[in-house]
Amino acid sequence: MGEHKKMPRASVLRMELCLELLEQLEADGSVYVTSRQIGEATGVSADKVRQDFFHLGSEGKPKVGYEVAQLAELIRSVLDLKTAKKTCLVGLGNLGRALTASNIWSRAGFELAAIFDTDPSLIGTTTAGIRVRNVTEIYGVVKAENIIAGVAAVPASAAQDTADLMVGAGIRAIWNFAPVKLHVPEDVVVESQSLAWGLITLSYEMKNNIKDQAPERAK
Amino acid sequence: MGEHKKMPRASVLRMELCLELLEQLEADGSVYVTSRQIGEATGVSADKVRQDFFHLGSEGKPKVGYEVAQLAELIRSVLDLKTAKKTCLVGLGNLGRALTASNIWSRAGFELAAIFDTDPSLIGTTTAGIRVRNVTEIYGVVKAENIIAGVAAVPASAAQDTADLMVGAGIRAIWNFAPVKLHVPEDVVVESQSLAWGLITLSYEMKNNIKDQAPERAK
DNA sequence: TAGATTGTTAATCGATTAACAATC
DNA sequence: TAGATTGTTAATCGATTAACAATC
Repeated sequence: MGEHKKMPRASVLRMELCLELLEQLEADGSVYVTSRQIGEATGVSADKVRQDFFHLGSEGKPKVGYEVAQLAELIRSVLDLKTAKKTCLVGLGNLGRALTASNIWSRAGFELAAIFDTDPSLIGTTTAGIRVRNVTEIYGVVKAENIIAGVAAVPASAAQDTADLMVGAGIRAIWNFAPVKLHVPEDVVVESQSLAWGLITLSYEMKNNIKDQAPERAK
Repeated sequence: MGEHKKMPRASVLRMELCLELLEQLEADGSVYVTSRQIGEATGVSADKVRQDFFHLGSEGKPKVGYEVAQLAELIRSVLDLKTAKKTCLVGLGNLGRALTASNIWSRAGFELAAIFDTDPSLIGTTTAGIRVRNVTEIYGVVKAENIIAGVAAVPASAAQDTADLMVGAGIRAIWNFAPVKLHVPEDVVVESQSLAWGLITLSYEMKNNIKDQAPERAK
């Protein structure tokens, strides 16, 4: 048992994959799982799985493995998924609409509490049970509703302005989908995840994959 | 000048941010840009920028910087964005629809050539000028149209089956949005990018941000 | 020339991998 | 006990940071 200080970013990603698996196992009624089984299912070496759990403060039993429900709970706790976090979305384009319809929010403890846009034809309409407001109202709404996180699903050209509005309103965490670096005060957290990045990465990998065939030999 | 062998994953991400900036500068009519300017705009140290360009085989001029258009072209070439890549989408849910409406495809050299789903009410309809087909037709269509890449925008429970269908049809690269590890032959490239991951990462960062205030001192 | 910026090597840092003693 | 699996330390690897000579 060790108390974790700060997980590497890559480790957080692995924890998400792992949690997804654990929830499946929970649903299937499994009670224990070993690091090797987790590794095989998530495409990670068993060594790394144990190393990750070590940082988390693991609770496995030699020869038996980890208790599925307990481990899932530990991960949820470390990732802070159970703390309620009120959130607003700015930008109800195609991506924004997909996000509002998604079921990812509650699983991570987020609650979508407000939606903003600048398009007059959208303002006043209702999406996912939430009335779309003019982005100029963001300050008042964020304060009144105690919103602490914001999603920026706007074009790259509008991303920094949107971030400034959010920060001005007191938002402490921004999930940004524009492929730009946002400049914010250092006490504001930004998580950027542009869709284009995945596609471009795929392009690069496709080009390099052919060469990897001969030289590299997977064990 | 050095010939690059294989860029680290993080470097690919930086190159995308950089390319986005360079295209803005191109539009603004800038001719040269320095590593320091790029660093400031993309939130990366100038040292790292130069190190990245070194791996790419840079072509900057001391005291002047890098030629914007030339550098942009180099990055597009290294990321292979100019090679045409025919692509199919499986899963026309909210995310799938957002992807079809997106403008990211052509910029990275991808062409969306086919859409598949299993929902009878969707099959036969048209989205983004493409007729939605039953996923059972994937083999024939991929062969006939010479499709080499596939996007899996399906629920986690269907992701592996979808990947198997794609691989069976001869697809060599998969952009996966389900939060699961796909098991594919080693000559098939998978790029996974679940939306939930970003949100969960944000949750973790929010929790840890408060503690980081005092101890860490940004320069 | 003096100054600024690049190209490239070296040093540092952190993450991954390997190893193995402890445990059930 | 023997065997399997964990917890934890050590070794390796790769990426980041720092430094600085070369260049315009």
